[in-house]
Amino acid sequence: MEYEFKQIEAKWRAFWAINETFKVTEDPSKQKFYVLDMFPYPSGAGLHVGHPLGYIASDIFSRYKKLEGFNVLHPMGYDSFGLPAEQYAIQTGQHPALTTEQNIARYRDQLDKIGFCYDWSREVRTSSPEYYKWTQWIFINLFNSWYNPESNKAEDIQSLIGIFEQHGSQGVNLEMLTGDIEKNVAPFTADQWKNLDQKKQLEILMNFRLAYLGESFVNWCSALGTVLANDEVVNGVSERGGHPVERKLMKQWSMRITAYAQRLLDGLDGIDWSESIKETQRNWIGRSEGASIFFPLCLSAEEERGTEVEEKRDENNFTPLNLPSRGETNFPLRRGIEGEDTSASIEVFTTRPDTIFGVSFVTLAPEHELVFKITTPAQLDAVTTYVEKAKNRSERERQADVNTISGVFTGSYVEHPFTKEPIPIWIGDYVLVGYGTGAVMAVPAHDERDFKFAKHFDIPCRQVILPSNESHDIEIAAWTEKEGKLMNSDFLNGLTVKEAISKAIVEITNLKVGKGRVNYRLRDAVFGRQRYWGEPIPIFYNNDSPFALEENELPLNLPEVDKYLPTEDGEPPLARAEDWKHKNNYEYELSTMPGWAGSSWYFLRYLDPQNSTEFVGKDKVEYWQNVDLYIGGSEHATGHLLYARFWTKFLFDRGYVPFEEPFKKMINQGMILGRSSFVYLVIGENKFVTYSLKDQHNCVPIHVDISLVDNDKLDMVAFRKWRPEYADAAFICEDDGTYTCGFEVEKMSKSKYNVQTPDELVEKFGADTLRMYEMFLGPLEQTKPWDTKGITGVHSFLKKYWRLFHANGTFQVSDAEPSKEAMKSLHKTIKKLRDDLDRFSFNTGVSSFMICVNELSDQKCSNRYVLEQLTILMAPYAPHITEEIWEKLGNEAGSLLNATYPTFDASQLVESSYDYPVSFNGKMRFKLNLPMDFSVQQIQDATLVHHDTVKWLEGKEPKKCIIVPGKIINIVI
RNA sequence: GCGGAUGUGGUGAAAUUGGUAGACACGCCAGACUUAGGAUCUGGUGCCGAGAGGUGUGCGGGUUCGAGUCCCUCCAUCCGCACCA
Repeated sequence: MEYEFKQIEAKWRAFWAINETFKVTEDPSKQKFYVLDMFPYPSGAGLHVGHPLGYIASDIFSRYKKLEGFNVLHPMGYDSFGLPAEQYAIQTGQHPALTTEQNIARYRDQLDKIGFCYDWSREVRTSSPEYYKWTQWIFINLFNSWYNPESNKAEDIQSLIGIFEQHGSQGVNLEMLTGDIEKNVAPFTADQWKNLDQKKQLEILMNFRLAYLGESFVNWCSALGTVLANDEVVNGVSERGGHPVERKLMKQWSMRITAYAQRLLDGLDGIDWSESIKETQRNWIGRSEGASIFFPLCLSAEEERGTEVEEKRDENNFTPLNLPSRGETNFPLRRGIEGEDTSASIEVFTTRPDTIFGVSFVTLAPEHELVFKITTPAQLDAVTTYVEKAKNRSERERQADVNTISGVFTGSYVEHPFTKEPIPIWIGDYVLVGYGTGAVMAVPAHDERDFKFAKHFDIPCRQVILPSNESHDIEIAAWTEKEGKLMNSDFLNGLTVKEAISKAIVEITNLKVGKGRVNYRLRDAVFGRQRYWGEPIPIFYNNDSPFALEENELPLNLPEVDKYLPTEDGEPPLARAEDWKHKNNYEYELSTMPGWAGSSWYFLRYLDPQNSTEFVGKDKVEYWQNVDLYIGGSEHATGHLLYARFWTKFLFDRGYVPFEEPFKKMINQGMILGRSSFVYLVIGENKFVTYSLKDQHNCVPIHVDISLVDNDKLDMVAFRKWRPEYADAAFICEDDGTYTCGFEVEKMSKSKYNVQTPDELVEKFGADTLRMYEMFLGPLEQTKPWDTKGITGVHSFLKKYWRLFHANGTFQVSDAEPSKEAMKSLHKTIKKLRDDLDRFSFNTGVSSFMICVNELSDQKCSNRYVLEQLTILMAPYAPHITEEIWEKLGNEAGSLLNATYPTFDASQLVESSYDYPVSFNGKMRFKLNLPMDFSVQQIQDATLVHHDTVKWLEGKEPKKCIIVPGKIINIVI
């Protein structure tokens, strides 16, 4: 009886679907286990063999856990909002909902063919109103929350209002408003607060909300017509489409993820993720310790400033914040300085406060808000030209050109807080507006960039550290090591760098010119997108103030529009919606949420997907908790994975979920690369030369569809039919008349004709073969090339397994006592598989099955017990064939996953003798079979008298004998 | 520049605590069978060598009775960050 995989797989697919075999419910009597895959964005291209790699691994693990008696949650859904569907809609006019629906159907069909044990009754789609209702609900919660630095968690905005009403802006203690995440707020008393009108109050509250509308420099991509978050910009261009991106000052919805910077960093220590992802997140958060120091502006500079300068400032639109100058009464309270007037000063962040006496200039970023407030008339033209140039340079140009030193003097000075010396203020684009305060205190003697800048503009260097390396020449290069003794530094003289840093912070704080501070590279995440196909932001405007919708007004449905393009006035597509107004005719917010909104919490919705009154039921989340195993790509390190952690921490703070981290363990599957095939076209002719002769001709390699190539041999007839221009192609072949193709390993893509879809392989070999082969390819985490050739080996293995049950064409197994050697093969495999699965080594598991089946075939084993146990072991890898065998063995149809995973019995592997490898000086020379119960002395005696030992000793005396019983014998000569 | 990962036959890889390097497959070679199938089965296959044997896990050193595995130096490839003050 043949292994009819097509018929078997179709039968079980139907059975599982009809009987809802994989549906799970909460069961307090069982321990839960939550296995999650990163849900796909349903693109028009469908799945290729690389996509299901992680899904197969998680499916194997889910089935393994089920067999071990766990109640396993293993859901799947679609991240169905996103740019490609919208771009397609713009081109074709088709509604993105429609194409998304079609793509999902295709994905589902492809996924079903592979035999996953997903509980499809829990499917979620981020673009369905039932789902995004709750994404909007979470947004409103973020909008109605602030981060209390005192309690170190998110709280309802009402608690902040309460504080303002009782204590004013100073809060219950002086640290209240200095969480370093708010914008500057003018101080006010409790009485002043109460007398402010609502609009003003709301404006102030906006500086504290976790989802807020704020003005900041954002990544504007004009090609996509939208702003992008930092993680969506790669090397200065958009991640999607590779379009240029520029810095632009805009009013945007943002997420105050910076409030969680420290907790996001600390949380990494408690989760079992790959070191590389954790490092990437640590890098991205970019914590650095140092000090914030204020350099007061010299009065003379301010006095010189004329109206001309003010005009330039306005023209350039570089002063977004209403910054006051000295003399105005309502100046902002700059963070960190208690009650001091620090408004007319430049704040810098430095990690080296020890070098404070080495400061010889201060540099501002070209976009710094003070630039046009401090520039002297004499320098105005130069500064304007420089700032204009910097402004018009794209991020990419700026990044590509980091070695060119450029800058300009403003004409103004700040005062050194200790020496009171005037220090010139420069502008340089090596200072980034988005990091720290956008201003640095330049210490050329001890910082490389400052050194280069100073040398270029001939600014003096002032050495304040004696290098520990005496050969270092401070004239040639900056001494940047944190080693050496302080000099030329007043009260810091003689201290080590480490001591000086602490001491400097103490003195800076005493003098009230600054304080110790931790700075993060992490920026708040821009949340609004000027696009159509996303969740509408549930906000309306009354008197220009944004208000959140009430929960009972959700979902705010995505309205229909005539075109998916911006309006003529440059407003987002949602402005095209007719009669789309909140009650009282209030305008809705017109931007939509970014792609990562829906995916930041989808793992919670699976727990309770149909709940219409809560985003997830309390009892459900109490039972299922967070994800035990998450499998997905590492490309989401600074996007999805960071945002999901952020939202989870927020939901935890607000008491909605009982855990702070969404994903306890994560494995990142490696990319599967394609294996492209090439033919070699002789230039100027319609003639192709085979691989081995290509160097004898002037030819170019051309990608050829891999379906026309088998084992690197080209099907020349099919090739001629492939494209009309090749119909008359000629070939220069190998001696045997075949045409050999060259190959290269590259990413799979349509344009390279190297895409392998799972569908065709399921068709040819069956899903069980595909599943096992994808695992057999190598370690899950590793990047590896796809090579279809090897799949036949796995397919033969399954046939061989099938044959164990089918002697002489019929199904038959023996009920006799199993042989000792069969039991040995079985238990060896049980041990190996358990060990392999527990360390997620899926590839070695497949090899173990092959070894076991090879051995049992050699033994002509047809024992029911042994084969049934083997069948359970193989069930996670090859669910269809094992389910079929399970039924044939007389078990209830479809009950395989209710079986008990075999347990290892060490006594089955006990041997009476062992083949010792005998080594001389560590080199194995021969083997010697000795009883297991021999003592070390007996082993040594038996070894030394052996004739092979005598031969290898060549008459010399052994110096030493290392004997590890049951392992090895090593004779040292 | 900083950080992370990887490096083993013609190919994918295995070797889990330092203990027989190359399991298991693909490919290749030789053979058996024949309903000529992408079937099944047998044997061989790291490299050099006729053989005995030598040699071999990116390079070079070290620790050890013994190193793919531990330590140091260097090289290569991939990934992330990158004028981060």
